[in-house]
Amino acid sequence: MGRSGDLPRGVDRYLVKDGNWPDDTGCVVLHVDMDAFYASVELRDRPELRDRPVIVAGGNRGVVLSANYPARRYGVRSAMPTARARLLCPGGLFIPPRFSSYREVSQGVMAIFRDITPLVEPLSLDEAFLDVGGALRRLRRTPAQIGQQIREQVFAAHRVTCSVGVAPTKFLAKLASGMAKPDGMLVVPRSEALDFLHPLPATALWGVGRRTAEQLARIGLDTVADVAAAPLPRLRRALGVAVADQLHALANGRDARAVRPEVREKSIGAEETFEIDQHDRELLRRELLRLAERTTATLRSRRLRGRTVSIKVRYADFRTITRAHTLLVATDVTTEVHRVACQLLDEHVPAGAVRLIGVRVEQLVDHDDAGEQLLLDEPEHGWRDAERAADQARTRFGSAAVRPASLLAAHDPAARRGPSAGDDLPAAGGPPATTGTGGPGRPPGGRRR
DNA sequence: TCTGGGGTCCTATGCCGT
DNA sequence: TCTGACGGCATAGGACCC
Repeated sequence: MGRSGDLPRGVDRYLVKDGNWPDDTGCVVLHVDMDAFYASVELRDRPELRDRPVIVAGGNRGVVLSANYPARRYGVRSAMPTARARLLCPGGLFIPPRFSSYREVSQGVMAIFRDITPLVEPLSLDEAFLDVGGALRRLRRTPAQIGQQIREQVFAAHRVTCSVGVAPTKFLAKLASGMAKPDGMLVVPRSEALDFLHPLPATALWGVGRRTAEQLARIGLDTVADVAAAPLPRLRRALGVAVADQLHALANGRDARAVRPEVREKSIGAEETFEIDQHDRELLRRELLRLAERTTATLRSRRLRGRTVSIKVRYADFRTITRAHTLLVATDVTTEVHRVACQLLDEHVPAGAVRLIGVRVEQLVDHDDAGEQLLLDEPEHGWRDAERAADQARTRFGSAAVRPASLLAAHDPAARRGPSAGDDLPAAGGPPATTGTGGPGRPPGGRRR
């Protein structure tokens, strides 16, 4: 979203300036967004770099995760390929991400929010919605005053700035915080929601990316006002019912979504892009083990299990396929997830140069609700107990403390080595049958387009 | 320009049981 | 017994978000 430097016309009257702001009555939703978060955390620890362009980015084939404002002046943006950022800003300082630091700061910031209201819905490490409706009387403050208080407390405690949107709905609050950046606050009065919204480009609507914007432009809809005024049947024909209905509602200022403090994950996974495209199936299977290990460790730490195991393969030409298989019983066991992942790879993924591979577990259930179906689940117990012990060891001694044997000689994802006995492990501990709910005669991934 | 890694949601389609 | 309609589930892929 835009910054205060290039705000849409007329919007600056909603910005908080010199301690003044528009009427914030009923604007109980706050969206707090950290400014250039990863880069800000890096600069906090190295303040001498503050005026230099600083870019937090992944490896050679990665993208920009965060860029400070001096770097943005060169046209560097997040999600831009690192290679392009280097061309645009050859003098920039490129730093690999340190997620543990960002997570630590994030936890501190979220704790500040939760001191103000229990209704905090984190969206990612660097942003959250707050519903301050219940806190107004207790704190004897208006929503905008609470927003100011948050900005001051976050900076005092963590030396990073954030921007705040104050509005009657989530969507408006999120738009507002984006326009308040950097280090600002913007209030959208309840009575002026449509005045604020309608002049904006249609891409300001939540859910309108490049493709949808193209579709909208094709039927002559360029602004939020255009979408709001469009006949719903026409919109539905162009975009499908669900998307059309949502955009139409948002464009007309309707957004009934509440701030939900506890949103349960629907899937958990891990994926990795190789430095060099890989053909070697043995190596791919080993990588699947590493990813299955990461995925199930997360599942176990959150006391979840999942029934559907899916793998994702992206070829060198960026064509991406996914293949999935549903188990009879939900699992959080590495060897089981790895066995299914390998089966999917072997039986449903054509050979080729592979750029990225991933593992994901879906249809999650709580550990306690997973149903200990003794007969089917029994063979897993040995593995699960061993993996829990390994989780504990990793918690105490670090992630490298305990590794599957087949990964010991293969820390580098692009490393090559001969076949390993470790790759046969999964079959030993898996459940007796691998039939999905689709039935025996129905191979997973049977459907192709 | 050459595209990460973590996710969510929606749609189309095939299969199965009724 | 065969067949078609239909709903529900599983799967694959696309678009989107941060």
